[in-house]
Amino acid sequence: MTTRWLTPKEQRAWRAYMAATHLLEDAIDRQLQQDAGMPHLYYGILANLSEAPERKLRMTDLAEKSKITRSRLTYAVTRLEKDGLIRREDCQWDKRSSFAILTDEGMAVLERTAPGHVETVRAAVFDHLSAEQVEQLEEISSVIARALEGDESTPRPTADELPWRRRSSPCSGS
Amino acid sequence: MTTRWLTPKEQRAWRAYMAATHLLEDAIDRQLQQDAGMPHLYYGILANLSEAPERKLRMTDLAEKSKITRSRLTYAVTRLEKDGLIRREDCQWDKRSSFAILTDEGMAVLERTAPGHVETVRAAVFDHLSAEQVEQLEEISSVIARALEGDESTPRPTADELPWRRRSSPCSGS
DNA sequence: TAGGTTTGTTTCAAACTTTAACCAAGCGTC
DNA sequence: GACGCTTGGTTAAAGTTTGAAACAAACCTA
Repeated sequence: MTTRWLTPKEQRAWRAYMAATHLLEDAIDRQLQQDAGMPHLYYGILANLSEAPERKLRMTDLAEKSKITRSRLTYAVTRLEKDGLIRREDCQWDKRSSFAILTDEGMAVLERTAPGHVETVRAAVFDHLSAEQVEQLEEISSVIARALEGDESTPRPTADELPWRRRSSPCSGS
Repeated sequence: MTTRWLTPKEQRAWRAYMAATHLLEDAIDRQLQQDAGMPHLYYGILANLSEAPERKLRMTDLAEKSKITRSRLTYAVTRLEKDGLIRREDCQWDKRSSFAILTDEGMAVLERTAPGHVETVRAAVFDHLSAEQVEQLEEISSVIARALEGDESTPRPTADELPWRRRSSPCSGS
């Protein structure tokens, strides 16, 4: 089959999208590095933990929520543990598992830095979008995410990395 | 001033957007690593070169086009040079400058892998969007990019890294 | 319940990014 | 024409990410 190249319109959209995501991620990383001493990804890990019951999640679940590989998470948690923002705890029920838990200090850092982060996102994105555009952005993003999550044609690192592999943790929750 | 938190709608949009960009970048990286043996960024560097007159660009200009730091580019070009896809050449007029030039082999790699790349982008994005949504995406992305490019409140690494610092190269072109 | 498989996590090496110097060449000026 | 500032590019060290093992616990199943 001959290649279905992008139309000029699609190309413009694609380039604009690439530029925007690139600049945005850079800006957020800079802001968080400055104010919280960590990159966006690490901030997201803390944020994910903060929303979990007991601020506590199995490594695998946390990796899934943060949409990163487990190995990357291991490194990140090790670092954040050194900083005192997270601590680990073994799982009683499943000896293979271990929890990552947001410490009080971690929560404090999050609370202290959240306003600045939100302000950055607002200034970069939502202050410039109409209500309709916010909805459009959600719709478009959801479609793309769904397409990628449900797609197995693109080979993933390992089978258990797949986002649609929804399993409740054997020993999560209180 | 009290923090202007995100509304639920904005939050949904933000999360969807983050998930989409993350999954998308991952998928593209995997596909290109598989088929072209390099990450998206490196592919982009080659692509930028391929569009330049004589497939040739000063390092600084290439960094600017690729929206990365010069140091990052130095590393990337060194790697791509090892692979034989790029070669360097000194600038006659300005002894400080050096060019990065896409070799024939580099061009061949690009031509061989472009269809697969486009197909990935299509399958992940444009196959699922209506014509209106493509326009919306471009509009939204452009707004965000413009906001970030014109914004100096977020401190950048160094002044000469700023995207709006448009200068024509002293010795570019033929 | 022994054997093989799956699951949860970590480890390791190689690749990549960042940050802060560093160096040399141009530029301005006194 | 020497001083200082800017520009183009690289380097070095520390930090991060990746991808492929390695490992141990849990789960089959015959």
